[in-house]
Amino acid sequence: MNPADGALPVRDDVQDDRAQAIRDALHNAIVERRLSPGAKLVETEVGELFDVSRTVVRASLQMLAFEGLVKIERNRGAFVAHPTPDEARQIFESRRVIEPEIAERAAERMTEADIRLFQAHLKDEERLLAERGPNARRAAIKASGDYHLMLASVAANQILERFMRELIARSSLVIALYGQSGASSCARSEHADILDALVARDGKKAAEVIRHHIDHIEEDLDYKLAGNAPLRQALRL
Amino acid sequence: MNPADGALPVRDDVQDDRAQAIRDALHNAIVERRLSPGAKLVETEVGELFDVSRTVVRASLQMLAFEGLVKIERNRGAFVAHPTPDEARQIFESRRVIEPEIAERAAERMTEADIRLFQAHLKDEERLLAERGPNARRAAIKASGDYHLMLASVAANQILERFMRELIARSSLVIALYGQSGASSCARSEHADILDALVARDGKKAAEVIRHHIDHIEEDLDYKLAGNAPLRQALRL
DNA sequence: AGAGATGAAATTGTATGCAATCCGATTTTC
DNA sequence: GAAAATCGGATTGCATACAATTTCATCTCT
Repeated sequence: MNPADGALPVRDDVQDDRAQAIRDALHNAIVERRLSPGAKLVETEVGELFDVSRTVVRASLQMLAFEGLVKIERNRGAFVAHPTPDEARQIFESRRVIEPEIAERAAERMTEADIRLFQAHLKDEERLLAERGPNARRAAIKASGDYHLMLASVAANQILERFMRELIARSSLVIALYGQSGASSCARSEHADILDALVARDGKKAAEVIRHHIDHIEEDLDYKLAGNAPLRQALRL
Repeated sequence: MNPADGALPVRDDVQDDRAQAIRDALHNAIVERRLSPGAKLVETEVGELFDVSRTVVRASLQMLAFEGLVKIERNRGAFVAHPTPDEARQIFESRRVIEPEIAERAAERMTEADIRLFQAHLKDEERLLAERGPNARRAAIKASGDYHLMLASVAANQILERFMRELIARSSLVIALYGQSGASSCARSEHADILDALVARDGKKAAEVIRHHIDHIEEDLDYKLAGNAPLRQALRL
């Protein structure tokens, strides 16, 4: 299993030590909303920050573009993705396809050790939600996503896990743009409900609960909020 | 919809004209089995072939690595992927998760025009299966995969469509490695059965048929065939 | 002869340079 | 005064140069 707190899980094997590291750092920054949708990522800036040449930065940005977290526009540069309402709908539709099945498989494979990890993680989530301040807020957002990734990791299918990693990260962007209540990612008790179903090894129930969970997250969105800044994007095209 | 025969569908938008082109060319070569699993892709060679510098080739190879069609080993280079039996199982499990749902959605959205495209495509598949010779064989393999991609394209979810594109391509690799009978990808009548269900707008049925179809494809595999060449790969590690 | 050491050729990883493109501000024109 | 044109700086796209690493063949020693 994937440590509940740790850095972003590595892709397949170690490939580009440094590019991977930068990718992970940017990935985290985006998921934790320290980088807002639409923000420009200048190659030289990132390069200086990590002390590597543009070549390496470029590789990282391309990776992020593949995950849909960054949009690269030719001759214009890389920007943190700014999902449209339509993309957002597709993201949640995809999650509704994949996550319930992941939950079913997780229910079959859940070990005692996994259960303890999930319980510990739930405690963390609770604690972070109780705290105040932007840092706790960020940590809570990340923890909420990580919960879903833990699920994927128990299901023991690395491909689906990677798909989920992409979908969760992009969901975070969508919520940042279109979430209304602060409570977006935080239907906390539902995470507990999911765990209950898993512990009971009731795959169908787990799938059902997760479907509702996804519904609830999406219900809290308002796609009419044009996202606080399609800025130049909107005016350009 | 995606033309039945055409080049690989573009990713999101036009990004790296040239890198994209090379990616597509290699992708097709792999899917059509003109490049075998394990084959090494030397950057300068590919570069000379397409008349671009290694920089561009590198970008293409990274894209392919993301799709799982190519494996990049640090300081050793890029190789056409050589899926293990375990990866193969994960690929088909993922397809069983995603494709039935895609079929259901496709059943809802299928237009008259789509139906005609599918019928035309089926005719093509039939014709190619009747022909002899390695080129017809290759075309048949590609056409079989394209059928599934057409389905994904009707379902109108670009994310799932991309996931499917990856899974189909990797399936082709798996079949090349572990397929026994030549008939692997060719349970032709099943493609027709799927279309029947779609035309009848019976989503559940379509999902069911496709599940069986995937089962049949996987049943024709023998993971004990260690794949005709883990070559250096096997001896190295 | 076979196991290991040695070195040259091939290949990849990364930095850098240059041309092309884009962006913003100022200037020009009506 | 507003629209258009112009220009300089900034930034990206791509090729290339160089260092690090691997690969493969030859040589050495037992």
